[in-house]
Amino acid sequence: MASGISLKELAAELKLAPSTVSRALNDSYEISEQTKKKVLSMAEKLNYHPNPFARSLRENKSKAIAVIIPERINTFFAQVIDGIEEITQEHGYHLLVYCTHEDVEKEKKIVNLLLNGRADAIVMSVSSQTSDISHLHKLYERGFPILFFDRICSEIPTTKFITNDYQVTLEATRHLIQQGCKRPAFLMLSEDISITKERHRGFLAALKEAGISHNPEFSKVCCQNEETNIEILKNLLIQENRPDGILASVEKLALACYQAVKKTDLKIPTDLKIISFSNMGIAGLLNPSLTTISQPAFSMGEECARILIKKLTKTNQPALANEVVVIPSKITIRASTMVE
Amino acid sequence: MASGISLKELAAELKLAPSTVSRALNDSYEISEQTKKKVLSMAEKLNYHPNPFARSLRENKSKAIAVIIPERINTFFAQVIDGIEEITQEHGYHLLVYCTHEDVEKEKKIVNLLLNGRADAIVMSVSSQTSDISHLHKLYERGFPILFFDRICSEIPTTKFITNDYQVTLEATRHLIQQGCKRPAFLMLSEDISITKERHRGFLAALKEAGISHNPEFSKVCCQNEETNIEILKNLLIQENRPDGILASVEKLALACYQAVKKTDLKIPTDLKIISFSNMGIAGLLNPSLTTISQPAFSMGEECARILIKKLTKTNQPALANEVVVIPSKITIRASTMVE
DNA sequence: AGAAAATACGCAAACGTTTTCGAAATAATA
DNA sequence: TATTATTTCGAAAACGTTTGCGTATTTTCT
Repeated sequence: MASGISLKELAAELKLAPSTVSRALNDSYEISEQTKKKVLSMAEKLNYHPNPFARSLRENKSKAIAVIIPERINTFFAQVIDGIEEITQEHGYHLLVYCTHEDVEKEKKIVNLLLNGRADAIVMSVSSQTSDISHLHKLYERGFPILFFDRICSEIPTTKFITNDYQVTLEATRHLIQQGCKRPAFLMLSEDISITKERHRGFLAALKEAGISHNPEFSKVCCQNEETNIEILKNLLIQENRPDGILASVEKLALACYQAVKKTDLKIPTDLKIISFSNMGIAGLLNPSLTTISQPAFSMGEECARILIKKLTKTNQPALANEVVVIPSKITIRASTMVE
Repeated sequence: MASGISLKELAAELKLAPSTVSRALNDSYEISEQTKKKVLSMAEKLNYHPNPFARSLRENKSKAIAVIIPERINTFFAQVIDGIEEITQEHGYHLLVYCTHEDVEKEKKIVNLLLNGRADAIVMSVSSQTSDISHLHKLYERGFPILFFDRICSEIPTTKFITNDYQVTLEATRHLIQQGCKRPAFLMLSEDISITKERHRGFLAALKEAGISHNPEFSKVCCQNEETNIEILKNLLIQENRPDGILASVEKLALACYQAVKKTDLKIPTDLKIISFSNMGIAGLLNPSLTTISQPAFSMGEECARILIKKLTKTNQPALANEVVVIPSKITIRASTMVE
């Protein structure tokens, strides 16, 4: 219905064989310039558009890349996708975007759906619930190109993009300590995922370095529910020996923390300093403005896409290298960690 | 490579004809329960996944829906897509997501790419630059299902989802006036697009109602560049007879306004009250917290999807009705419009 | 028991491409 | 001029489904 004329009809109109027309449109050397021109102009005139599915069926390529993210309402992931699209679009690739909402079961369903070849590759950031990775292993075993970013899956030998999680968290925690924090806390969504581990490691290293003994209660695992998190954090903050600094390993938890603080008598940064991983453009407009660790999300997306495109377009390309590409984050100091 | 066994091979394994296997998998009445079970279990065992392109080619359906938005880093659009995905996923549809970055030329390219049938329908919000709508007309003429939301294109007779732009802006402006604003200003990205016109109309109506004569200079058209907008707004705010209230028709401009105010001696809300269309979850955390007009984005996406699914799955469905569905917005009053 | 109807399955075409192979027609070479 | 290359194109198969039609087998009815 929506699709117009077919190659055969175009060929009939030109009194040529479909094979000739196909070759002409694909600029084959076997076709004379003269007929190429004829074909091109007639194709233009009749508004011919090749059927992508016939082509996909024949070529066994979809010209589509699947992107799987844990949440859509998040500046970081949106920027990464913008970066991916920037590069892939130039090469005629389409983006299938899926959101897991941090749900492993949903992630599995999506991955299984993609097993049929609807996409040529997957770029993903795993859900915070993902500990069983059998679905990802299945992909890998079939030789399906996967590429991870941010929330990577270390067990799958492929290319991964992360930021310098350990190092930048170390520096961020040092900053907290430098600003006078004696009892910093670390907020995370899950203990299992890779970046959490690295960031936590950096956090603990800074404490050790400063000779601060860490209260395990201050390494807080939060959940998906905003309200619950606010409650958890409020309870954390109203206890006797409460934390005086917060390092949120994900943006969502820093915001929950702001909300929790509003329910107490505490003041940021006087009573509590906060620093968080976040790519929000408006961190500077928060009350008080939020000190952030921001990843170069857009270029991370671009880099992912470049590697993928190379793998997909060049022939006889080896499997994606088992390497971790580190792109450093940037700490932007704002009011939430100031000494008053 | 990635795709596994084919229907033919599965049939050979079962010593059945491909047609029988196909019918068994599609639960046809022509096949006995016994063989159906055999086929199902063998398909499971051999990990058979039907090739989506062969199916698409045969059925002339892609099982994909294209979503085109002007920007990804925007809570509203992200929520709408979440809503769309929620419904479409249940019905086995995939989402192709494209971002125009408010660029008409990009919008045209994307639309033209979709002319080949890669998607069964388009759900879109037009770019703020879109005044020439020939590319959209072409889609409509071919009978391609299009559905607009928020930034609709009135000239195309199809289903559109918007909020009560006129009414809610009228009320929002009344609120500004009630809070003491004598010289409110209206901020927009473009004069051409539908929602801007409606919102501006509501704004002007409220002024007229209150007997306030409007300075045309206070209906400010901004651009895409953040820095430029901040400059424009700063200049607007430092002049002698500056506005004392702002209604931003899009979130982006409210944020630019906050940035601009930081470069002046003005204080919100004392010297300047601000209300804005926005779906940011953290409007309450801004400094000061921002009074917002928020659209029910998620359910708007869901509604879009429901109508689309109905059109796509039921046979002999008429074209999408030429109607405008209005889903009311909600005003949440916060500190930025308070009287001190 | 014989005819009619219902059940269960196979054959082959079709969807719109690309590509292998082969075959004319023209050009170059001996 | 006869032979060989080169250029330019066509016929047909293939990708993996679905489906119209035909047919063999079984069931039902008179």
